[in-house]
Amino acid sequence: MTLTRHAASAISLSNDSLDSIAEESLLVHDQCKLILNALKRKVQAQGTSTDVIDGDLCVCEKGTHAVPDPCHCTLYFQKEEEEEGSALSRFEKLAMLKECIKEKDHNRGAQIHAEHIWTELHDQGTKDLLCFQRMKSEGLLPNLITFYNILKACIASHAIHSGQQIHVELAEQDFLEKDMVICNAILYMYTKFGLLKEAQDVFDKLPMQDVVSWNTLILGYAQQGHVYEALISFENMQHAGHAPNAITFLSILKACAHAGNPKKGEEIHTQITTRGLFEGDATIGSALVDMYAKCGSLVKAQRVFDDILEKNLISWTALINGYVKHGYAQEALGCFKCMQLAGHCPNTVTFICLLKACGSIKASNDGLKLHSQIVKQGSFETAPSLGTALMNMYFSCSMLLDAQNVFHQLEVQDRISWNALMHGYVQNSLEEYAMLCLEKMQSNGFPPNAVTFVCILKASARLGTACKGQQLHAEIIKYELPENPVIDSALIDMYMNCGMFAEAQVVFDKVAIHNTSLWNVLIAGYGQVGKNHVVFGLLKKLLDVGIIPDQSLYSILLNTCSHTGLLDTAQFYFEAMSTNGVIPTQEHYTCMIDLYGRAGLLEEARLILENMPFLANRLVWRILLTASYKQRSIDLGWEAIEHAAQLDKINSAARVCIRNMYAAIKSDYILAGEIHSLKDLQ
DNA sequence: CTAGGGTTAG
Repeated sequence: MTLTRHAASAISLSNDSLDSIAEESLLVHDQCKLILNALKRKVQAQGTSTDVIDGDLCVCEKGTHAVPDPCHCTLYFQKEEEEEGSALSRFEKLAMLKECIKEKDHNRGAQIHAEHIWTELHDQGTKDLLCFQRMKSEGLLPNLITFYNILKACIASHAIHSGQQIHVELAEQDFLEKDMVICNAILYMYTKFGLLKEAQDVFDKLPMQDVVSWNTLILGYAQQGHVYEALISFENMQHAGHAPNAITFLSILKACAHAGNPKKGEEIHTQITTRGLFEGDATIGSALVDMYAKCGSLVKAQRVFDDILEKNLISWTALINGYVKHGYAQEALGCFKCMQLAGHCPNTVTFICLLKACGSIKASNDGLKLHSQIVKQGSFETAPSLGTALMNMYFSCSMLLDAQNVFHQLEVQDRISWNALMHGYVQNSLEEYAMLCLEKMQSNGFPPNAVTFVCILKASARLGTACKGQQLHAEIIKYELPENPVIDSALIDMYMNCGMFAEAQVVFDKVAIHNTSLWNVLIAGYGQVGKNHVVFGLLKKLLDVGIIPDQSLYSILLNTCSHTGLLDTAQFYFEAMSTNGVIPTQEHYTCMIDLYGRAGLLEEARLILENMPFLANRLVWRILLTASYKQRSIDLGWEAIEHAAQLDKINSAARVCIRNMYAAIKSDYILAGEIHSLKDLQ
């Protein structure tokens, strides 16, 4: 808004006054600067033209993601000299944009904008697009090839409206009856726009379906994560008498990867092998690696990977990503070393996966090395997402200054990078910084989105400032974001943390469909403050509506029991878990050990520890140590100390804690008249 | 004509 005020006055101003506007306004951010510079060029070139400047200002003012990004307004100016031969002039486009703004037609506005950007990127295609319009205006009939090229242009520029118009034209002229290629191109276009309902409709109405049509449809479903539809279409394809080919399998593997369950994927793998479609091929092989990796079957992923005859960068990245996603960061980094030895150079995607690995295990040295490699390779400029990945890595390693530096050096600070900055602050318990960040982001012209709100609500929940939280709630309503269970659960969490149970309940009640995590966050809130009767009441309701408790609900229940020492109840739920096929995690076991320990049942606690399928970590031994100390159980205490000390070669803070414990126990030893050698632990 | 790996949230 500030920009509009300043720039509005720029209409009749000269070059010098534009300079002074820029200097005068502290709030002129980078994008505004770009526009002011563009205005300056305009002034230099041909004096002021209110028409053009006015048009661009409208664009700036509405600079949300739906309507053209102000940053790109400059393109209109830059393109001016080069664009003489075009059918649609810059002025016409601006007039169209103005029209869109007046009509509040965001879609059309975005489309014109997209087409314009696409013009920048796909020169040949642009000429097609413009030729097409000129041809029509001159009464020439476009042929199939023209239509095909124009559809490609629409896809590249995400021009949904134009694409639909072409579809109508093609149908009217009976082209769809004549040519499968154009039919499949239309189908492909709808899947690329994410309009799967329309795609299915087009598919159903095709005069006939060939293998390409089926593949296109299946891929469309697979890419958007509609696993069920993809699998059904795969079945139907075969019922219709079409043999799946390699491309079909690539698509269906993608769907299986989305499903997260390797069972179906294994079946597909068998089919691929039977048909002789793999045999060391890198493309199918990489898709198989990706599927197994995403489903958590890392051993199988590695096995398929080993069978690929000529591994390429994509095969390596798929494997690395699998390790990273399932918490094997060290393996991922090892894999990267092998990849480089094999002579492959990482690209943006590989870097993003690796940075995530470094962040997850706080491997700051590896992270720094990657950063310099990125700079050396010059990959930074070509991919803004690398900047976000770097920020995340630094924030995860608590290297705030480095993270901030990356942010400030970004060429384009978009909403994603602002969100990443905010998330980093929340991650590092700098809630106030996150709040400031929100203000700055907004004053820089980026309205918050769902991710922003989830993040900032978390900060607000931690601060426990009810007033701020309610203000945020009002703002969320104001922005009319689409319904989002993640926001709802963040809101409930925030209200619960502020002790505003009624407000939390109101949010909960307003949601039409309650998913498991919404129930969980509500129940967890009551559990935290020890309102056990509410917790178990809600649990009953949840079971009544047919929700099946998941791992996190069980840990909420066990924690609730743990807070209030309800050992029997906890025991009941702990056993219920396995009966209901929910696998206990380390957290569940830890909770049980804590409960037994605090009840003074050291033998039972120890039994759980010995039988759990994990190696006991520091936390568990420390819990046991505390319990042993309280019970004055010297033998178990010793065992706990020794184990804890062994595990504590890295963290000095924990070591101090253990020493204190040891000192406490030691006095008991002396009292008991026992003398032990404690040298190892000193 | 359809093709393999990825950026911000619970």
